[in-house]
Amino acid sequence: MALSNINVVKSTFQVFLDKKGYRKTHERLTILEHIYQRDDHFEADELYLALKQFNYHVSRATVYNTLELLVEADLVIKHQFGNKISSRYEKAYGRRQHDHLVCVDCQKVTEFCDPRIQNIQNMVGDFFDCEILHHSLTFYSKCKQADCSERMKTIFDKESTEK
Amino acid sequence: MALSNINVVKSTFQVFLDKKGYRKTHERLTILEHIYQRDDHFEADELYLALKQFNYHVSRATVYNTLELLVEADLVIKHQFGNKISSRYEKAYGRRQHDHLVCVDCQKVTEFCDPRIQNIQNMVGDFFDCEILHHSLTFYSKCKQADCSERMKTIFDKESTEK
DNA sequence: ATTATTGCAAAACCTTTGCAGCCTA
DNA sequence: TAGGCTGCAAAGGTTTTGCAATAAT
Repeated sequence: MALSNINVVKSTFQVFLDKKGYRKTHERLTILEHIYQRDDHFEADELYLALKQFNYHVSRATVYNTLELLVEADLVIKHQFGNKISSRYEKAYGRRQHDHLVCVDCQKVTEFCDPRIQNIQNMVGDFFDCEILHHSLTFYSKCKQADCSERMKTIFDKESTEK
Repeated sequence: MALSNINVVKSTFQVFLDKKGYRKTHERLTILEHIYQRDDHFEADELYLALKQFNYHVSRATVYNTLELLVEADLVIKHQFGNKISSRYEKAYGRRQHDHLVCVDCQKVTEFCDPRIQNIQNMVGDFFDCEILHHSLTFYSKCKQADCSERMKTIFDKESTEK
């Protein structure tokens, strides 16, 4: 992501905070900056730990609070990819609409685009006479990576019980 | 649902249990019967409480365990409709493929069918050279019902703070 | 100076697990 | 009779909340 984008995003967030009467704290801006440096679909706790590794300590409460604000500001998208997978987040600004393919074993997330989903969304909204705010489309498959972690884990489990 | 369907479903489950070497307990069969008498998208705890109302006491552990078995047997589908909504379940046998429209306020679930989703699924599977096992498509909207519970709640909250 | 925000830990929430006793096979 | 299954309660993981201290306005 270009540096200029980070600045646009930061000022967007500041304007949002102003408009809502929320305060511009270091924690909030730093968390936003960090999120826009990553390119994955991360969990709240992963973000908390990553910040700690950068020697920037914030509490979990602040991480969760800030993520909620960023979702409200449309700068971050929150996903629920499955029953046993905790919530995932990704940056939203400057990214085109896309959906996700998730491996049921290792939970690897792949993005794809298909404009037909928008058509379906419009038709369903018309049919039920309601305005659809957003959608969630996820395909679940077994991924073919050699290092699919669940496959590794299965092998490991077998070995460890073969004592 | 026709009575004959219930019998088909019960024997399907029994065959499944046999094949897996699991036991046919009263609890499991009774839970299955109850699920096929409902037509909604229910939570595990709602099921637990409904059974209690019918004077059939089972523990939550058994409810969760049985739901998992029924999902494994393809007799029940498990959904995760949003971050703050706990898992929902619905019967699967004898039902055509469909997806869901969920109200972001009252969480009312409406079903819809669109064959184009299957086309998208096939194309994405081909593109990434993987077999897609299943999908989840959910549209989120504000429902227009007069009794949308969240709308009621908002009104109530206003009243209760206007003391 | 005010009061929103933070950090911490405790609580809440849904779901899973451990174990003694029960019931299916 | 053997051991899978149940009920109960306790533990688990993720997210939220209460409160005193801190910092933004």
